[in-house]
Amino acid sequence: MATAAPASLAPRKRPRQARSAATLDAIFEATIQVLLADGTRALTTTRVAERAGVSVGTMYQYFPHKQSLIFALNERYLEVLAAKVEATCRAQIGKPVGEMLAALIATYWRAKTERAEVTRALYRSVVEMDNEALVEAFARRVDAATTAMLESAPDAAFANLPIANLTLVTVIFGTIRNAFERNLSEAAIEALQVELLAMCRAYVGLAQHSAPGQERHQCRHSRESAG
Amino acid sequence: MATAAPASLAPRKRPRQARSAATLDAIFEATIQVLLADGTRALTTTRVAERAGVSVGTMYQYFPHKQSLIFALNERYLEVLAAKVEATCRAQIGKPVGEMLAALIATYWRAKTERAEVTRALYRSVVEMDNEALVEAFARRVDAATTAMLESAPDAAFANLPIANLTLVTVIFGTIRNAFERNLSEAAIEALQVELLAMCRAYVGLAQHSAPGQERHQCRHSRESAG
DNA sequence: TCCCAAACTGAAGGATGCTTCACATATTAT
DNA sequence: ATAATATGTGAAGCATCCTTCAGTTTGGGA
Repeated sequence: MATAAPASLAPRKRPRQARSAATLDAIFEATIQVLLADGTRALTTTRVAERAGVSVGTMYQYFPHKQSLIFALNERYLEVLAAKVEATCRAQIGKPVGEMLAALIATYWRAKTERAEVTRALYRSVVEMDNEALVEAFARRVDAATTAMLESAPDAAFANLPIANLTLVTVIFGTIRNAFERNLSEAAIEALQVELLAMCRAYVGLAQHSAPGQERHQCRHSRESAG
Repeated sequence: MATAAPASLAPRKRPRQARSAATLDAIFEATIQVLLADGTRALTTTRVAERAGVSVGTMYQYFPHKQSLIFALNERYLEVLAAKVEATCRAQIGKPVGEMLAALIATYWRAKTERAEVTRALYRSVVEMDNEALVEAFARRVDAATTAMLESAPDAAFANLPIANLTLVTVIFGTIRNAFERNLSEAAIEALQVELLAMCRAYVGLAQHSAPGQERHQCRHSRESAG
């Protein structure tokens, strides 16, 4: 992400040899592992270092303190996520609005599903630092991308694009997050994804194929978007 | 909440004199205050006790450990929230589905707004313990209440009520949570609430008054629900 | 009034965690 | 081969924090 981290949170140095790049990856991965296995409370520098197979001192060569590590981890994750959303939106420019919505939902949903545990781990890690700026930057990127996409739709009339955009983004992201924080069955998750799309379609004025909760056909476009 | 806390998290004793009841309240309030003012990392037993005007020892007469305190706090909050949702649902039995949705959204939104800082504080506190069981119990209560409400609607045909219900609850709660975690302007929040209702209405097959993002009239029912 | 139980106190014990730094090892360039 | 730089080590210092408990104060019934 272009977001320069505030000085206090910035990493200490970047790897110059292949060796240290691997170390850094190991540290990030270990952080996620510890978070997953033992939760936030057990996320100690010692444990992370141990799991990464390095000494604590090594960690402190890259990060001035624990918060900095967590910050970098979240930054990394949001960067990837934002890039995915942007790619999807770019690919959907000029398409019918129904396809746009299907693609956006599919992309975000898949990103959360691919490594659902990682997503949860990161949500938990957030408490260890002030991520407001990070989230804000992410939101702005997504906002710009979806706005550009939606306003290119040939078949939709948005009386107030900024509001409609804010609504769609908030609903889609909020719903998906909520879905993953509850322990829903695979079937429920699947159904929810379909229904969410139906809801968004109805919102932008596309007629529904059937009554709410009805069996629906998975839109073929929903697998098209970029990864 | 009827949810008996697991033995390890249960409080140590209940107050018998008026004095100790006041102390307990002070402890809860102080916990929220500290959470708000200094964040999760500063939530120490010493600080809470200090803010509550009692000694640490007093806290430990009521709670076997810190987690137990946080647990009780969340339990309290979710109990109130669940009760509000249940009251609203009960009051809407037999009403048109559009009114139901408006009332549900209004109730939940207001509950989050009333003491928005408290809501945020509690979201942050969650990391300190395993709240899965608590959230699960809350979800089940809400689920039962909304299901009963929706199936009594005279003007809606739900092909699959459980799915439609899950969708509506997940979307509404997820959206509201998401809206409050971002720093949105007062105006944006207001607009979002209106749009969310429009979206839910569209989902259940009610025609929209206008195009997405259009200026809408606040439904008069949205202020009716129980508190 | 007297007494017992409830409520409260807060210094101290014990544990854990973050971070540093003097030193060791590995890699690259000359 | 040697110097210079990059990378890695881990015991120890320092700071907190959680929790206990022996003793004090308060409230209410007999």
